[in-house]
Amino acid sequence: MGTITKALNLLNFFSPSHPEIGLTEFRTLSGQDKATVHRHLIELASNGFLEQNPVTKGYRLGPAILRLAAVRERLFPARSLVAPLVERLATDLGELVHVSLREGDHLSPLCHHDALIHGTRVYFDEAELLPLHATASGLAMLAFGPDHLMSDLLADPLEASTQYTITDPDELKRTVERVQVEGVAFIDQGFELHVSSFGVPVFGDLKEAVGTMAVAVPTARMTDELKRKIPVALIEAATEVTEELGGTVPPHLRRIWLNAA
Amino acid sequence: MGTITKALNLLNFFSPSHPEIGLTEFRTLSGQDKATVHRHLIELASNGFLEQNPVTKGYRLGPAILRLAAVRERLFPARSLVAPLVERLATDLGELVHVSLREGDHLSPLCHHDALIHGTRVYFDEAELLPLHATASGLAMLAFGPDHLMSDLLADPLEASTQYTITDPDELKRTVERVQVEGVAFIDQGFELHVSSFGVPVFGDLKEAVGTMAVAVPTARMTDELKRKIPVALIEAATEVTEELGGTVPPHLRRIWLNAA
DNA sequence: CACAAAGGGTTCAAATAATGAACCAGAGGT
DNA sequence: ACCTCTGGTTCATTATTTGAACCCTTTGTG
Repeated sequence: MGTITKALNLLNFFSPSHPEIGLTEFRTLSGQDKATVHRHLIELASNGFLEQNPVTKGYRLGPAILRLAAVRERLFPARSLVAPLVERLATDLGELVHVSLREGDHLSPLCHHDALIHGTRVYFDEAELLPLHATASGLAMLAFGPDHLMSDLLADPLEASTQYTITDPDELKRTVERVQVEGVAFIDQGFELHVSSFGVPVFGDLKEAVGTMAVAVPTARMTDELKRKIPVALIEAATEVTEELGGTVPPHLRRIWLNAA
Repeated sequence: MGTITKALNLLNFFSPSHPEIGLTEFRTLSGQDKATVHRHLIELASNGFLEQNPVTKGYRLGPAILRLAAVRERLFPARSLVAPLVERLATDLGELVHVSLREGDHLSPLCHHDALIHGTRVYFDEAELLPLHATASGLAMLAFGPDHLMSDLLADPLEASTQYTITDPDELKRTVERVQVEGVAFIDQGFELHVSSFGVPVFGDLKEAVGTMAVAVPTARMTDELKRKIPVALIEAATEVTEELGGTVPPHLRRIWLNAA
């Protein structure tokens, strides 16, 4: 692992529930030497990717990230285009909807919305990267994203997030093949206990899926009616998202989706 | 300069007018060896900070930046809080207003708004870092930000953006001292020709200024009336911005501002 | 009040990882 | 068929990163 990766990984430890991190905590989180972490933090901070709270000495994400995000949004305004569609679908279904983009061999949440009309709801952390083999989004990406994802993923043993996570390579392959045929992925409690979800791919200017759209529902609330409604609604919404991103749904998937609707 | 800084600097070459950059172009922009640049690009991409267009082979900013920006906004929602205030002031004055945050020894635009009611207008690039000695924002930051900024800045010769840029250290010191007394910075064509601007500091949870708010006006349109109106309006708006950021204006500056209004 | 504990930060020899000149490969262009 | 411009790779050399040990300050405690 190169120096750059080590440093950038430090940024991944931040999350809404973990906004400020101190040197010692970084050391335990990253497992690297204190001096190493410190120099990385200093360098990230001097580039504006972090800033230090002079009172607590803790580090938090810096303004450079906002600046770059503004540039990225300007030339590829995914978030602002997609957010309204996510919100509408979440309101229609009354459940949590999220769109994520592929980031290497994970999925990175782009935006999400929860209707908040129920007492129980799915917790969704926008800072957390989603694994490909444990989430419905991930299966959709494996099924319709770049081919190398599956082989890269199987290079290491599959990590179990819950007791229901698919960890057998052959089972994963079979599941992904079924997703390719059905056009929609479904996973029951593969990533979080008591959460079931549907996922479909969304496409950018390439042939392969660039991201996914998914609905996550507390398993207790997943009725047969929802199981019928969600895939149909997802397919429709994902088609719109794909259009907003300036992409096209591949013809063979479009046929599958038409039959499903 | 460490490896991390070299890699992160590559990200700074992106701008709305320059959304995708190839290997060779990166080489000339950064002045580093092709192999070095390439390895850095690969590593940035594998962390999601860049993504490669498989058709053109060019690189563009990646989804990781959006994810981190979402986290940062969640716990320090500067942009979403400040944007409405910027928009209101821009509409009131009919001129371009921007808020920037300090990023090392530069200012990083956070958000801006232009009333767009005039034929001529100031061009403002959100991707461009603002120098401290050439902009009104920068003077405000030098005057009310951390003390070390001035000495760090004077370590190297001052670069001239235009023929009017202050490049003499003593003149800069005198100018900044005047800003500290008056509470508002003014610069005439110091950064861009035919653009004059006023700047004031905004404060976060620290004693020192964390950013600035500024109004930029085409010099030809800078009437005496505007020169009276802008500082008063800026002071009022910057006070609000400071409150939104959870900060407080230092007492001595508050007194100066009260007299000015 | 002394003292321990814990967090942030620094040092410098040792070792690892970054570097860059040279090289390869493919896509246009002439 | 040849040139050239692009992206990408190799490997010995070199310089940068590394980490155990150390220092400083704050905080809590007998």
